[in-house]
Amino acid sequence: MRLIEDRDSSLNTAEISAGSMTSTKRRMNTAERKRQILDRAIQFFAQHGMDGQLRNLTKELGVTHTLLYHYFPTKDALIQEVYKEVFESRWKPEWESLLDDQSLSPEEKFNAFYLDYTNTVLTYEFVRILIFSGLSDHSISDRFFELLRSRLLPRLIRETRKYCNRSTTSKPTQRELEFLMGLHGGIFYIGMRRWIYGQAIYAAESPDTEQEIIRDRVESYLQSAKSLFA
Amino acid sequence: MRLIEDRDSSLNTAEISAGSMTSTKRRMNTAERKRQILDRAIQFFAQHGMDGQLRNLTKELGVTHTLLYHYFPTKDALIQEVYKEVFESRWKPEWESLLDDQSLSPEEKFNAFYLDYTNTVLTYEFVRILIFSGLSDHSISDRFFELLRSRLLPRLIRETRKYCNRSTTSKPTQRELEFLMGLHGGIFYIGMRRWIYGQAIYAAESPDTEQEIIRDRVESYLQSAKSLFA
DNA sequence: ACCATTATTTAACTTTTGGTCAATAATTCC
DNA sequence: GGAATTATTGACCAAAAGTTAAATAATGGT
Repeated sequence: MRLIEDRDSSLNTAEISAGSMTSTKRRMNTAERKRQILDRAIQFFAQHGMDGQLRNLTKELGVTHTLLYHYFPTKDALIQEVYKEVFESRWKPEWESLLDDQSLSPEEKFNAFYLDYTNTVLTYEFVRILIFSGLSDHSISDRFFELLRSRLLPRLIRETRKYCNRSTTSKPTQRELEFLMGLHGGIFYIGMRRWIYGQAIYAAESPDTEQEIIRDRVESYLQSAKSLFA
Repeated sequence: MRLIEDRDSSLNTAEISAGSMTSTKRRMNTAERKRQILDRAIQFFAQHGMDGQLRNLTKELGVTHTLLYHYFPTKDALIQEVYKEVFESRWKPEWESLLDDQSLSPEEKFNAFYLDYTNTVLTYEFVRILIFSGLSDHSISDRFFELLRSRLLPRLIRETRKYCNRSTTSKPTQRELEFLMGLHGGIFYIGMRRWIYGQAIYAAESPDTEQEIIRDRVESYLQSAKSLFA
């Protein structure tokens, strides 16, 4: 009953494109195929978790699962590359320069940063894979938080202090950091609701609803920082 | 090599209590054992996810994995009971009466509510199982959010408006709700950091650090609501 | 003390799943 | 056009993991 592997979807993506595309090639070159597998793996593992079965992953690609072993020595090796791809390739160094930009006000920086952060980090793949990895092994999600902790939080605290006309020399206090984490966590929670709990927050609405929401929260954060840390 | 199931831990918990306790019973009555299994299952699945193996779960109990089938028809049935136990039995109706209490100010209510909410909901088992279930199947976590949405959010919005001296008759706007979700998500994020990412936020510190953090955020939320929705 | 009950184990079955390896077929090079 | 290369597959393995059924042994009632 299961002796023969079903490979029904062998001619799904290609075949149709009669003349224009690269088309109908049954055999891809190494780099191209590896890229294709990795991309699909990110999507696949984000959906099913790292316990997802290789046979199901390759079925989506129209190949047998054994082909994976031609490109990755083991399932875990593939997963490690997925982690690397998702966590490291999405970090934008521009965030740091944005927050260091002398020509912008703290408020402008916060808004610009969190708007972009939301769009690049709070994606389906990122949020879910971050959480999947956190649930099973801190060591992976730690790498991301380390970036956050060392590159972003100090700058955000500094801008907060500038907004409050306070000295930016001393080390951030725990209370300041926790107050900032309130803002940060509240924004991350948007991604949680959307990609973990499947809630359709302001989906069909105007696209700048999100911008309004973030503006509200940023303004609230900065305004309150002023009175809390006076 | 693995033909014989290792049952080394057969005499771990009992045996020592020589005379005083119920002690050394190898055979438990149905209700007691079922309760014991369920409790352990909650802890176990919270740690390993619903993919955790029954053989490992029962090993912790010092029984063979087949004993489970004497109490639960299938693994999924056990998991369903775990869900029910965690999500439904932890909901406190007192929250609603607290928020309806006429003798408390909005600020007092917010603080009291979120402090208690944090302690009862933001536990290891709850946070992880909620997220495990959300990652695999929305229908389960939906049940919890439905409680939140219908029982708590309207009351919290009402108290927010009272704090701002606004009319509490009209339906909450999306903007109001989203601003509240900023506070709520920021607080839930405390549990995320602690139980998903394994961060030791103010662990060894004074126990009222958490209280201070929540107070800061609640005050910030209410204060800002005043100026945002004026 | 004996019998009926039932909690618990033993052994076995089945499906799932990561992984191996030799065979096949498409591509490239000369 | 043929040989060498290599992308891809098919058959298979072994261990993991849910499930079942019969055997065993502790318990409770009379």
